[in-house]
This record gives sequence, C-alpha cells and structure tokens, in this order.
Amino acid sequence: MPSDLTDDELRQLESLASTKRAYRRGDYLYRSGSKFGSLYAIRTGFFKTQVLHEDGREQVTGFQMAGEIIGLDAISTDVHTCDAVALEDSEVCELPFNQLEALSRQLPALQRHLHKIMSREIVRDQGIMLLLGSMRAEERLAAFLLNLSQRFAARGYSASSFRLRMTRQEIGSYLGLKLETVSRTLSYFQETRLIDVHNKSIELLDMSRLLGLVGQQRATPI
Amino acid sequence: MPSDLTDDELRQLESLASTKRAYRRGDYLYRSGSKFGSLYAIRTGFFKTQVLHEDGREQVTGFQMAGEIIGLDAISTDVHTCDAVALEDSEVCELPFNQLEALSRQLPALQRHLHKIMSREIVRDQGIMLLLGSMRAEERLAAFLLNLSQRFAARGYSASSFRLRMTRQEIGSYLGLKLETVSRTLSYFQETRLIDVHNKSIELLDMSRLLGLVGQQRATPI
DNA sequence: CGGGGACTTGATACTGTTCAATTTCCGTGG
DNA sequence: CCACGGAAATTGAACAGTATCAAGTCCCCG
Repeated sequence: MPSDLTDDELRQLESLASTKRAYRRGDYLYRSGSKFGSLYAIRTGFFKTQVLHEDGREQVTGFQMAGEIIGLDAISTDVHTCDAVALEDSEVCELPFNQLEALSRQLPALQRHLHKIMSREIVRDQGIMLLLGSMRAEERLAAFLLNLSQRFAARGYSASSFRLRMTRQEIGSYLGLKLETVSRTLSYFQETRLIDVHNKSIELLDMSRLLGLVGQQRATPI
Repeated sequence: MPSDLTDDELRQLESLASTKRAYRRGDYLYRSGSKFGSLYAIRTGFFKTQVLHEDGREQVTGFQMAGEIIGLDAISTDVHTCDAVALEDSEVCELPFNQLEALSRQLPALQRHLHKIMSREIVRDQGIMLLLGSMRAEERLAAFLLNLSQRFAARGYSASSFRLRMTRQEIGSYLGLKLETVSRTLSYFQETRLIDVHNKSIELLDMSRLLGLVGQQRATPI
C-alpha cells in the first residue's frame, strides 16, 4: 500500500477497508452476473476465479491468495464476469469501489497504486496466454508450480514446500489440460525427482531443473 | 469518451491527445523493455501486440484497431512488457500517462472511463484464456472471425466481409495454433460453405452456423 | 517480371484426450 | 474411533487432434 500518506488519509483508507468478512470453503465471494459494487482484498485464505461458458465448460482464470485484489473484471460493465470461490476458509476486506475512486482522486499515490494493480492483472493474463498458447504440458505444470512457489515465498512461507489448495481438475482447467494429464505429469515429475507429491502436498526438489523446463521448446537433441 | 464535460475540460482532454503520429506497416509503436510514458489511442490502422519468450517463442496477445487503447500493460512496472507493431499504415494519438492521471483526478467521468478501459482489457484477456484453455481449433477460428466481424461492424464496416491484416502465422500465434492448422481450418470452413476465403479477404457466409460452432464441446451425436 | 515470403496441402509423428478400472483420501455418521 | 461412501487421484490402453516435416503454388512487392 502507498506509504506517503497523512494520518488522516490513512484513517480514510482504513475505514474504507473496515468490513472484514469470513468465508467458508466452497462459499462464493461473488458470482458471474451479479451487480458490481466492491473490490475485495484477500486477507487470509485462497480463492479461485472461473468463467463459465453457456455449454457448461468452465475455465479457471486464476488462483488468488492473501494480499491480492479480486473483482477488477466487473468495473468494465458493472457486472461480475466470473465467479470467485473460496478454496479454503478465508477472510476478505470489501472495498466499495465508489469510495475507492473518490479517495483516489484525493490521493495520487492511491490512484497510482490502483492503476498498477489493474495493470499487473493485465500483465499476469498475458503470461497465462503465453503459457496456454505455446507451452507443452510439462512446461505448464512447471511454470505453475514455480509461480505458486514464488507467491508463497513472497508471503513468508516456504518456497519449496506447500499444500495445493485446488484439485487436479482445477489445475487442469487453469492450465488448459485434463485432470489426467495433470496427474500423469506430476507423477512423471516425481519419478524424475523434480518434485515430491503426495496428494495435495508438494515439495520442489530441484528448482533449477524446473526453471530449465520452462522456456524449452523441447529437449534439444545434442 | 465521457460526454458530460465542460468546454474547458474538453479542451484539456483534446490538448492531451494533440500529438497524432503516423506509423508505417511494420513500425513498432513501442517495444518490450522500453520505458513507459504514455498510453496510445489508435485513430486509424491496425496493430498487434506480442510478448516474446527468451527462447524465441512469441505469443500474439491481441490485435487492436481504431478506437482502442494500447499500452496498459506498462503501467504496472513503468516498462512495456510487450511489443506493439503496426500491421498496416496507422495513426496514433499519444496520451502522456501522468497528464491523464492528473486530469482524471479532476474529472470523475474520465477517471471512471479509464478504469473501465482497463477492466475491459482484463475481461477480454479472460475470454482469450477460455478460448486457449478449452476450445478446439475450429471453435477458436470461428470465435476469432466472429470477434473481428463484431469489431468491424461496431466501426461501421461490413460485419460479413473484411480483409485480414495479419498473417496465418500471427493468427496461429494468437489462437495457440500452428499456421498450417489455421490454413487447413479456414480451407475446411470454405469447403463447408461457412466462409469464403481468398488469401486475406474473408466473407462470412453463415453467421449462425459459425455462432453454433463456438460453444460446442463437439458435435453432439443425436 | 523476378524473387521471396505467404499460403496450401499431404503424409506422418506425437502429445494430450478419452474411456475405464482401481486405489486413495477424507469427511460423516454410526 | 472406526467404518463407510463418495469424491479425488492414479494409471493403463486406445484414440483424436494438432504439430511437424515436406513439397509445391500463389501472391505481392520491388
């Protein structure tokens, strides 16, 4: 958060984010089609966002954890365009968007911060497009695990050992793969001592080989 | 653009967007890694944006036409994260971002407009994720053609007959397919009288069947 | 007109999907 | 606390869709 604020400004910001709510696993934070009013700052817990296609297909568009903001998609049309679902018990601060806009008119640092958050989401999405458009299954999984690792590390948790909050199905949806392919690829990573998996607990055993996997069109012969 | 502005405010906005520059086909509007300073409003012409992976792979992340804003990705880190390349001779207005932010602090309507533009980009990206993550080649192409059709129509051009500005290779990169697959699929669409293709000129012959193609897991038997 | 990139088309290879059968995990109720 | 049941995960075999490799043609720009 921006740090060069007066006490009064800080108080305004705090009051904006005062309503903290708890969600149980499986609860919806919002649903596609519902009216937009607020952004949400995740305090603790883990969420997924997904878009549903009329024919029943669903695409997981992201996994969000503590410190991240969700709901940005809805600003466009005042209607949420995806579902946000808690993958574990979570706490969330509601940020009424009108108030956020008003306050950011007075606080350039907040304004800039908001813009950066939205832009970061755009950059993140571009990365996923690259992944979905040009990587093979192994690369996708490697990139996915490394991304989680980084984000856990940034929050002070272990970078090499963590629990997946999502199912193979959800990982597959996010990565454009079937759950069987996710499972097989994880098993293969395990066989080759890249990682250690037991159900949802993951340990990254060889970061550098994982990093090497991402950004390799294929094993270069010779 | 927001309409409820005073004359003075309108003048400010206009002066902001005063510098119109021309680009030739193949010119870069900006490059990945270059310093961010401005957003760009396309007045006429056609652009692509692409991200490059260190290993040489490239992913086209979008095709932009008149009336669209590009450069939003760079707000996040003050550095452009993709290239923007003109696919035909084009005219572009530069919008210095500092000035845009300052002005939008004074003009709530402009502020809201900017937020909507950024949010719309996020929603667009989600749509591409859905496409890349869960559609088959035919669906992707159909969705792509219908999207172009819509956007041309919104600009007063024919919805059913237009010229592709990009190569098969670029379409393929955007859709996560190889150029041969793009070519084959277009040929197949032609055989089945869905469209008429001759090189870069496209005519959509059967919109409803195209629409039917998008959002079909596969031809449902019975 | 010539040349080079863009496009088309065919044959083959391969990655990931589909379908199916087990096994494992975990929450719930006896 | 243990047993049960359903969801989640693993694994195998056959298959489908797309990529790859390879000609060959077309188109456009100079």
